[in-house]
Amino acid sequence: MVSKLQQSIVVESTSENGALGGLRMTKQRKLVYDVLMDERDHPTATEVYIRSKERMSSISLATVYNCLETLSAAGLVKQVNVGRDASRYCPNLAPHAHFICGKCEEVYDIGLKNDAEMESVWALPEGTRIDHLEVAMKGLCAKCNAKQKA
Amino acid sequence: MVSKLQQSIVVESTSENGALGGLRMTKQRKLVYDVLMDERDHPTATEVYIRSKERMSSISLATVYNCLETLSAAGLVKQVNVGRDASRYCPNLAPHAHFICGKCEEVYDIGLKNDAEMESVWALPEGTRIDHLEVAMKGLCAKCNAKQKA
DNA sequence: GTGAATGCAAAACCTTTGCAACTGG
DNA sequence: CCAGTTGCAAAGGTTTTGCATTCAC
Repeated sequence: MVSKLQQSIVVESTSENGALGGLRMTKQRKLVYDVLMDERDHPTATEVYIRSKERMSSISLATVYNCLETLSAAGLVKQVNVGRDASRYCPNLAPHAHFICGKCEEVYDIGLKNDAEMESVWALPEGTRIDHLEVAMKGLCAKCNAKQKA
Repeated sequence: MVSKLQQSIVVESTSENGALGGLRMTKQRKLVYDVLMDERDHPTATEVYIRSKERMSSISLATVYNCLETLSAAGLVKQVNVGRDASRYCPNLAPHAHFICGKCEEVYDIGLKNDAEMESVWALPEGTRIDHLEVAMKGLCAKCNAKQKA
């Protein structure tokens, strides 16, 4: 069976982004990627490290950081920053925002409304080039908000 | 002459947020706030510390952090986070995004298009309560982009 | 007067780095 | 084979904390 990571590389390397051609497939890199794909939540580097360590006890935290950086640069993973907290990592490549609940700490992916565009509400100066756009929201998720009111 | 900070407190304390009534006006707090209002750029805590030290050599970095935190909590100042870089601080209270140029490192405030709303493009689950929404963009500013092309 | 804020130094925290050993293509 | 990657430990930068002293109200 072809691993998800190999699939992704094939998919990606046929797109305009050729940066993945040079990605060397080490055990650690594949493991870190698989850890992210398996749960599809938003773990921090340390959490990825803990989960990885269960499957490969020799892996080091520095390597996890390394792999996450490489995967981000290759566009296979997104780095998520909400405030000053430790970065989280997310394998959802579709354009989306992140919402973190201030009570249960859960991170949610928030999609765009139909045909909406992320940058459409902003009055950007003519000639500006946007490479990254990150949207982070904080508040109470529907569940915690309902409990709060009750 | 009434200081800008005192003015702001008066303005703010008449709004629904009564949190400012209890703000004790220390020399350091006022200084940190004035430093932010004077330049209206987006300094980091360390930069605020350096500028503050010029006017009050005894002020400590911990106190600057303290004041920035207090002023943020009181809603007089916004904390700006772009990626993993050190937080920056901004006295612009209008809803806006931040754009940082990857080349010149300048931070720009980006306003909303006429009548646009920040959260209008996002498909938020029913019942979610948003307390903070932060939009951070990175790329090339018009100036650096033009130079790049040339 | 008194609770809150300051200043200092030390700690905490997340992340990066230097370098010798190893490994995937 | 060998450039690129790993693992380890140590360093880096930002932010927070503990505590005695000082200050604003």
